[in-house]
Amino acid sequence: MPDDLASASSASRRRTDAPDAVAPPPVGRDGTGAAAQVEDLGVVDSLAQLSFLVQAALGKVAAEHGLSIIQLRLLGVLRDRTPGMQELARHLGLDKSSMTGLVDRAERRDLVRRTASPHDRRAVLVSLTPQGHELVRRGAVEVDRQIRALAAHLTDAERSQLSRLASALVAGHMTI
Amino acid sequence: MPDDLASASSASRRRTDAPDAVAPPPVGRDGTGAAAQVEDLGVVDSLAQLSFLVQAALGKVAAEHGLSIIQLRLLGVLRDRTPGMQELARHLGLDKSSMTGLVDRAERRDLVRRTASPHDRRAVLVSLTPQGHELVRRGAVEVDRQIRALAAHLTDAERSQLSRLASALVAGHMTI
DNA sequence: CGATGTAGTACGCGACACGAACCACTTGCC
DNA sequence: GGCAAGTGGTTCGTGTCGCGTACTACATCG
Repeated sequence: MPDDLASASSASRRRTDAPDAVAPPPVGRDGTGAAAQVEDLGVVDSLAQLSFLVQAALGKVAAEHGLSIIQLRLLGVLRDRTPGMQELARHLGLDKSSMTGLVDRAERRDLVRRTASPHDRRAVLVSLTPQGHELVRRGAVEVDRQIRALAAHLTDAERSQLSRLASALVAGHMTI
Repeated sequence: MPDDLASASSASRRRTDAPDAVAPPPVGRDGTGAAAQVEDLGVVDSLAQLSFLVQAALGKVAAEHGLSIIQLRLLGVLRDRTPGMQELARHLGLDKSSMTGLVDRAERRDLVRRTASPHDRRAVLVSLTPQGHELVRRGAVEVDRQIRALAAHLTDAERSQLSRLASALVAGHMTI
C-alpha cells in the first residue's frame, strides 16, 4: 500500500540504476537470501523508507485501538514507569506543555491516571489504569506481529543480522 | 536526546536481559564491528527504535528549513513527478481531502504550483517551483548527512550490510 | 524570610488528518 | 445524443498534536 514513501530522499530517482555511491559494489559474498537479489538503495534511502514502513505499521496498530502513535508510545513508556510530566516529556521528546493535553486525552479515556506525588506537592505521577495496561499489552502483541510481518521476506539469518545491526546503530544513540 | 523512544514495544522492559527469544543466540561469527558488542534488542524493538531515530533526523532536517516531515516528503515526491492530487495522496498514504490543505500550504510558500491538466479539465497537476526544487535539493543533502551520521558508529561492512538488508525488506513492500 | 528555580497548567495558534458533502467533469452504456 | 455512474478536487467541521508564552503553586537556597 505505501508505494513510494520517497521521504524527500532520492529514492524515486533511481529505478533501474546502479547501487549508491556510498555502498561499495555489492560484495556479494554471504548473499544467499532475499537481500542478494535486490537492488541496494543505499543507507540513506533504505533507512528512510524503512522508517516510514515501520511508522506505518505502528500507526496501523494504534489506529486499530483507536489511538495515535504518540498515545501508544505514551502507554508504552508507562508500562514500567510512573514518571512525572517533565520526565515523561523527556522520554517522548516533547515540550512539557504538550504533555498536559496528551495526558488529558489519555486520562479522559481512562487509560492513564494522575496521582499526587508524595514527596513533592507540585508534581503529579502518571500511571496506567488497568484498562491502559490491558490495551498496551494487546497493542504490544500487535506491534510484534506487524513488524515481524514486515521482515517476513527475509531469511532467519538475514532477520537476525538486521536485528543485530539495527540494535548496534540504536545503541550508539541512547547513551547519557 | 531521544532517550527511550519505547514505541509501545517491549524495549524498556529489558535492560540487562538476555537477547530476544526470536533472535537465535548471537552466533558471533562474522562479528568484529560495533554490532558484536551490543545487546540485541530483537527485530521488533530494534526496528521500532531505529524508525524513531530516523524520523527524528528527518524532522530535524525539515525543521531547519521551516518545514514538517510531511512537507519535505511532499517536495521529495515531486522531484521527479508531476502527479495529480489523487496520485499524490496515494504516494503519501493520505486521504485526498488531506492533500488540499497540504498543497495549499506549500503553494502559499511558493514551493509548489498547481497547473491545469491538459487532458482532464477536472484534474490539476502539482509540480515544484524553482524555489521548491532548490529547497528539496538542499534538504536532500542534509538528510543524507544526518542519516549517515546515525550510522557513523558502524563499520563500512556493517553499514553496507544494513543497507542491503533494509533494501531487501523495503523491496518486499513496494510491489504493485 | 525573600529570591530564585522547578512542576504543571492554561491559552492561543497553526499544522495535520479524517470523513462527509459537494461541484465539475469524464466515461460507459443504452 | 443523452443520461447514469464514476472520478478528481475542494470545502467544511471536528479532533489531535505540538509549540511558545504566561501564570500559579510549591521547593530550595541563601
